Amino acid sequence: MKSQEICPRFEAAISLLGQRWTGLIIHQLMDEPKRFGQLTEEIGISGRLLSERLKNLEGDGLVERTVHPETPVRIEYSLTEKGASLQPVMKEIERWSQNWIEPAETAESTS
Amino acid sequence: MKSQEICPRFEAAISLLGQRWTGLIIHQLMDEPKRFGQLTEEIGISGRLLSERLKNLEGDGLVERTVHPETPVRIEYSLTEKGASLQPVMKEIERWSQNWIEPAETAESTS
DNA sequence: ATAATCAGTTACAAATAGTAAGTAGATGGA
DNA sequence: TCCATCTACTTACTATTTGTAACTGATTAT
Repeated sequence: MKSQEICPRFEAAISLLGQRWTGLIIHQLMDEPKRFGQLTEEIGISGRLLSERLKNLEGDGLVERTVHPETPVRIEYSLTEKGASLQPVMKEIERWSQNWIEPAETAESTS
Repeated sequence: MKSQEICPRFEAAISLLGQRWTGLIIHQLMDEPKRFGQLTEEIGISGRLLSERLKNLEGDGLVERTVHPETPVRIEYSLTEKGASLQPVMKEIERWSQNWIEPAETAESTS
């Protein structure tokens, strides 16, 4: 008997969000464009990985990179329409976490 | 100036879902309890990782393990209330993937 | 005895992530 | 002119996580 197949689109979406940092990056870009340094500080990700993730997200059409040729150079990352359309997903994760994550399950409570 | 902090509960939720396989496992358990072998087949995960993930999910209170002492032994994994409450999140991911993932972005289109 | 079934576990190789130092391009000061 | 500064990355290296495939243990049918 054939086993229940998983919808390939859902799988693709999960393989985006189910990768470390990706969800947080999208979440941090939800409200406003941000700069590279800003993202590393807020998220606590290394430059190496942030750079890699942003390239992937750009490649997937979720994030847009804008160069402002000021001095020193300013580069802003923002969500495309496709990226911004993840807002309901983010909102549901937020809602769930408010209802079901106890303070004790939190990273900072580990310290 | 202090940078925008990320809500620790949201971070905890994302560190659950933002781990490989976890989202898929929860998704596959959404409709009905399933057995170990069934999950490996449907998801395409190895026994080593499935075992590890299920232990974590049990530890986080999302999944419940039930032993049926038949022969051969049958063990069922099901979602707890906490796990099942992720349904709206899953539904939103599904919705998003239907609207925004093109067939070309799909894993099977790579073959 | 032997084999079969299920639910894992083990040992090891391959891929990915984390860390810290370094590079590049533009400008401004000594 | 030379050095320092500011961002936005890269590079080299180590540590952790993942993937693969073979193996174990308990139970029962042949």
